[in-house]
Amino acid sequence: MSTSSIILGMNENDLRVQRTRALLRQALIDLVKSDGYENISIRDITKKAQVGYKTFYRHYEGKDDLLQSLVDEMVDEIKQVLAPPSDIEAPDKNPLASLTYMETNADLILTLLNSTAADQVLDKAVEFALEEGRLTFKSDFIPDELMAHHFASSMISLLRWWLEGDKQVSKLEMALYIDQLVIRPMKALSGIT
Amino acid sequence: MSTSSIILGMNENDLRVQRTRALLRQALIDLVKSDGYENISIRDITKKAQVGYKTFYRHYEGKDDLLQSLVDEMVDEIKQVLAPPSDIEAPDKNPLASLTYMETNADLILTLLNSTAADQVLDKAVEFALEEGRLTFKSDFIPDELMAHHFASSMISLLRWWLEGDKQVSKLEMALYIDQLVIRPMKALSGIT
DNA sequence: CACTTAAGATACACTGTGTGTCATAAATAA
DNA sequence: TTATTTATGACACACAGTGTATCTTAAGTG
Repeated sequence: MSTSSIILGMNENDLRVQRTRALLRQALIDLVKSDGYENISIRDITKKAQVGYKTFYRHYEGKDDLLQSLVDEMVDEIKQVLAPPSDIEAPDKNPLASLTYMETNADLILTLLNSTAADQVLDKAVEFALEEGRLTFKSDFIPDELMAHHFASSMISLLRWWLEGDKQVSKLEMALYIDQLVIRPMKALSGIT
Repeated sequence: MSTSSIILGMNENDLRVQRTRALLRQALIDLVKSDGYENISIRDITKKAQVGYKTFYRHYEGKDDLLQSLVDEMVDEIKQVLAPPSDIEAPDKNPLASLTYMETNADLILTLLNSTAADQVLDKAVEFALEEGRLTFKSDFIPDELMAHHFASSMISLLRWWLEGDKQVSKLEMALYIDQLVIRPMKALSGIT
């Protein structure tokens, strides 16, 4: 499921390996929050992580690769939130439940959505929505792919707007807006009453 | 209206200045199409433009600044297309007319929407939609700002999806999809029959 | 405890940025 | 046209960051 292109040939179970990677990821998160992804150098990351410069390249191909591994990790985590066993809390059925998670992780979510990996996040979201039976919305006139794309990109766009707006809008209001602008219209197109 | 931060103190009317800037902009466009914005160096640009390296910095602060000046130029041009005197061809009234323009300029539009300036394009689009009396959609429950944001981001997102999809979908179909996914729902929210 | 191997330290070549300086060519203004 | 202004080109330079190579050391593994 994870597509991080970590350099092969290392014992993933070695404590030193796990520690180094954990330190590098945490350093990236901290630095991205404080300085922004674009303004960070690999030397900054290794310095913050207290790790040798060369060591970085023993694990990742470059800055983008490290970010990618982080994104994969988060996407997997978010999937767990959006598709719980009960399925009652899925974002198209109950936006509020999802928003609670997003709000508590606002920093990291925005970091992710504002980074160069944003496109990949959208792609993964579309892919996720298209998974077998997951797509609630189906229209006779509009291709499934477009339905999924519009749903995912609208949700992400509204989420960014909300999280960047300094929380002027409450979680409850936002859920209502999402329902009116996205969910209901798409339900209507799907013939769901 | 234009916010390009061109370095001051130069005679804008001097033919040499105009020629240099035109060459640099065209070089950026060409290189972005062939190699992608991220992979271009300033040396590449000046080489392509047949302009001295140092000369670049006499006009722009850096790569982003040059892109910005290009974006400003394009946004102004697109505004003319989207808001003609007749106003009958506005995208919320007749998506088809706008799509014709977008299709013929697909390369450049995609370049722009995939560049680092994409966020600013969205901001400008929202700002444009919010201009006095321009916003057709108004809801009693949803803030104007959010209506404009959702409209703009949805249009841009659908546009990207369309232009990146190798034209599998005809202009006519796309106009229909836009109408069903965005225009009609927002009209309904506005109480427009 | 012996062995393996990841990590640290350091040096290096390379690419790209941004600035300084000066002679020259080209545009402007008279 | 001619004289003057000034944008440009051609270097040269300091600097920052990348990615690799090599050797030693320290830590984790079995």
